[in-house]
Amino acid sequence: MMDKKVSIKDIAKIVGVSPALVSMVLNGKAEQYRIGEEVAKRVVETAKSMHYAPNLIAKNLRSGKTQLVGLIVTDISNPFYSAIARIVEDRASELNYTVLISSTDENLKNTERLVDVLHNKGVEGLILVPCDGSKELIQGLYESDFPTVLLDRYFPDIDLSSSCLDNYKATELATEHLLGQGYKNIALIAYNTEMQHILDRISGYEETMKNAGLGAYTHVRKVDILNPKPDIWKALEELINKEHADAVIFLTNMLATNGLYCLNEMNVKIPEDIAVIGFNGNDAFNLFYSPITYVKQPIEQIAKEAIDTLIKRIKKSNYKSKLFLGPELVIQKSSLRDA
Amino acid sequence: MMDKKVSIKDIAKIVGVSPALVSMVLNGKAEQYRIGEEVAKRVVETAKSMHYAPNLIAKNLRSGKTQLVGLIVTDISNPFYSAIARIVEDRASELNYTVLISSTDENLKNTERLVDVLHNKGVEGLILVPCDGSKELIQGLYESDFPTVLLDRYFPDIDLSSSCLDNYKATELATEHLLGQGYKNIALIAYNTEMQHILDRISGYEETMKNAGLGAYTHVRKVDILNPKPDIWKALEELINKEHADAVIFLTNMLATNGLYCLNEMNVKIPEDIAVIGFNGNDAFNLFYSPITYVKQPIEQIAKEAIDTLIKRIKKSNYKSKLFLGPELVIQKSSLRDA
DNA sequence: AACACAAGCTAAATCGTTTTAGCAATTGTT
DNA sequence: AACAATTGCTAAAACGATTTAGCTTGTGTT
Repeated sequence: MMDKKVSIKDIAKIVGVSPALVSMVLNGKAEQYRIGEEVAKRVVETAKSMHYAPNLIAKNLRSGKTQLVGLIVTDISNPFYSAIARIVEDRASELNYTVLISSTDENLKNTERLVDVLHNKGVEGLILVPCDGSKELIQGLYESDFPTVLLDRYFPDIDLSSSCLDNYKATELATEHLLGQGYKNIALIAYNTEMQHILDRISGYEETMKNAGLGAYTHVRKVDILNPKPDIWKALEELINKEHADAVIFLTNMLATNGLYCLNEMNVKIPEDIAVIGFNGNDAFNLFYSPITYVKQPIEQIAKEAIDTLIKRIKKSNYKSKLFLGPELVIQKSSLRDA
Repeated sequence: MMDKKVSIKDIAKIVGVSPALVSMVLNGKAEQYRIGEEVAKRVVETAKSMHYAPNLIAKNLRSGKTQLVGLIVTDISNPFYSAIARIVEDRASELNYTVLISSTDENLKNTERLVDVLHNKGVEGLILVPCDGSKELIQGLYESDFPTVLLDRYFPDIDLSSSCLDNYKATELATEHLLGQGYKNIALIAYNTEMQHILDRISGYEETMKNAGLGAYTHVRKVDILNPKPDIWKALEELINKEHADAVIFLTNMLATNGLYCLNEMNVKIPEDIAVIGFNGNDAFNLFYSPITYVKQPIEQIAKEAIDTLIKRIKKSNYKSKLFLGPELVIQKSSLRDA
């Protein structure tokens, strides 16, 4: 099982043929190259008995193909991205590709470096969660025509394939649900960023509020992405005490989790004092004393479409696919009026 | 940035020297091979201006080294392992290695297949979380002398490097803490498995109980590893209603999380009705209405030692290191008598 | 009998590096 | 002046696979 040394030459020597013939047979091209049945059979058997396994490095060098793809996320230890990674990895494996995973920590320099590093390692394509400020880098990737699929986040004016949530719909769903429960003074906690998916989520909320004639009750607070807790604390305090908000939507899982820590420490009761909606369910939401309503992303679909799109693009240079997949609202006690 | 076509030959042609010379210079061996300073400088400059990046595939083929290592965990979407993966990945990157990650789902056949697949992809070593029943496979790995480091789990009679928690100490800490709080009828929820790390955790608890003269109050329940919830429910019901347990230790994060779901559904109050200790902290524990005391593993250290040990072993064939790293008890409300 | 053609194989180039052996020109030694 | 040693470079092999061109046989056709 563990030899790793037997090459095509060794087989050739033993069977008494040329390495070329062995290669042909082992690649199923015996007929095409009119190899005698007898000889072909002996080659196959010898290969098996010697536990031959092709040297993929050599294969790659010759073919120029590495069967490698890169997955660049912000942090693989973030459960959202590790769930994505798991699915991408499984699907890639089925398609005979290997995934190289890296984390950027939302940092542009890191992202640039990782794109270079992965490119250097010979990946044939990239699935990428672009960080704030990476537009030029992504534009460059687009112009270089390197197979790239954006995941979770996208740029509306860069014509690259992408696999994302329908972010507008997500907050629309959340806001409508809160309105339906009779909440009016609904606040939103967002990141302080130009990233389009966040802007879309904000729009979904703002438009829905406006359409309900509650434009005056719109409160959007933006907090620092790398160290959100202090900002969240301050925002919540103001929203609750000064603005008398009766509900709050957190735009990401990280924001919601930090928000719950704050609300607990502030001794604010959910949903009695304020209703809460989060993003991306997890055990913490479900086990909370008042289980948290959340927007559920179709993670499996997002991941699968990303890798499938990438592979199609690698194989067919003009393939493109821009997906905005539908969210679902998982309603729990944290957003119900008379729970 | 995105060219990928310029080779050592191209540089050689432009500078007007041989490819060999270019290789020597670019590998910092100019002095060693007595290359003229003038020429060397021109080579370096030309390489830079052409954005030369070495073809790693070719390099690997030539050197027989792939700079690849495998990381086989049970599930990369499990936060414990994704945290490990993040650290391994970062450290490996520093050491100029690339990590290939796979998930076994606690399944032996998968594990065997993945070991083969990764081996085939040319990894120079493996970090591996062995699943139940994998002893023969691991023994085979040991005998083949393939660089392997076991992570999180180990086999006492296989002389392989490993980086694990001090499991006995972990439950000893937990049990002593509960005893110190005056709890006597302490139960344990474990997996139904032969895996040594679980057996060690059970021993830590049993011995501590025995030493306290409470051998008679020892309750160990073993549940199915793949679908634990029904077993946990039944065990908890019995422990609480029939055995009048006043505390319960869950041996893993998955067990604790499932246990909390059960206790919530059963309307059992923590710690009033029963005290709880879990394994591996997370937001769900901290945000719980009564924050959960847990055994904290030194994840960073475990991961870092695993990859460092592997790389040392790859470079030095007789290197070996068996680590059992110290746990820490994070005490929260769920295990305090008079909270 | 002469030639075409198919069958069954091999030699050699190639992918991009690294490294060994060795060549030519210059300098140093006596 | 003859020879040795040093300097600065190149040619070629090697890693393990794939593929193209081409070489022998043998068979069939006329």
